[in-house]
Amino acid sequence: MPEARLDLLASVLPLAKALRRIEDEAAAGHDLTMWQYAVLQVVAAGPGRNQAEVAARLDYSRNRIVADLDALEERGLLVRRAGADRRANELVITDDGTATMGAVQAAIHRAEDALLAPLSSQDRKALHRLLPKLAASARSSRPPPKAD
Amino acid sequence: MPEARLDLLASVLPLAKALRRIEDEAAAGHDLTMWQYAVLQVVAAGPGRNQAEVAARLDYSRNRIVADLDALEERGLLVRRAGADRRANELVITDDGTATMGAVQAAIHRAEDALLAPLSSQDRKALHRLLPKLAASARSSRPPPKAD
DNA sequence: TATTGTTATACTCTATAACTATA
DNA sequence: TATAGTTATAGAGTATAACAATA
Repeated sequence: MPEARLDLLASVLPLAKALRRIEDEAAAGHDLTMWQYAVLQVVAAGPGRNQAEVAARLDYSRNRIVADLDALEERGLLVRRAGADRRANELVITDDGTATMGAVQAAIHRAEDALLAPLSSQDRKALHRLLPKLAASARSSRPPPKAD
Repeated sequence: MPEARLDLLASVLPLAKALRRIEDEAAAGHDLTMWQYAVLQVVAAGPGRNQAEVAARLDYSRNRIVADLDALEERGLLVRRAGADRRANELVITDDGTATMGAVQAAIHRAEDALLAPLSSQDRKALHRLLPKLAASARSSRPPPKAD
């Protein structure tokens, strides 16, 4: 008989938990939460986006991002800039923010490398190629976001 | 310069969410929660285990499993059997439980196949081989479980 | 009328503690 | 003294609703 097939979630959930812990600890090392670090990343990659856009890119909520932005702005890691549309805030990362974000990311990548250490170099390359592909498929299967 | 390296969580989190939704919906189709289905799976794979052992295998909690077992037992999908150690309950799945579990699992595998459809057959095989490996590494990096 | 940012509220999930009965 | 099961409580995380300002 065929070998029992494992639900993918049985593998992906422990993996997601481990990666979540890696990001939590790396961010906490710089007095950030995982979400605050994620916001810094998105703003660094595309300066000038407004709060709703950043939240949407993270599959986060435009409500909860407010407090995170308050904290980041107070620490001088990014700024809310007034733009043409005076309802929206253009988000821009500061030099301090870029430096902090880079330090957290470096710590994350080191921990990820340790997690992938048991795999062969080929397998690691395959994962770094396949996971983003799968994520794209997962995102396209996502239900339409609700009102908020 | 080297291509920007994506945090693994940026790929794994959307994937985990999609898989979680797949399991939630498949289980709900048989009036189960995802955790109730997971419990059925573990009990089916190893009959006679007690509640704490099953919870530990799922990285679940021995507290929350109680209500799930109440529901499963009331529906006749498994039974709590008395064993030698009269503190512990030996868990055994029933025929009905096996059938229900199999139906949910079949639905999950169909939905997983749809999610993996954009990938080549080779890539799919690579994933089914690599993800369990990675999960093992993730589990071994897990912090020691606390009191409860 | 719709959208952005914001705040407040409610709900779900999870973590922690404590009790009992057995060992 | 420690463990299995159970229950109750508190907390974190998330979802939903409503509002003012602007388009």
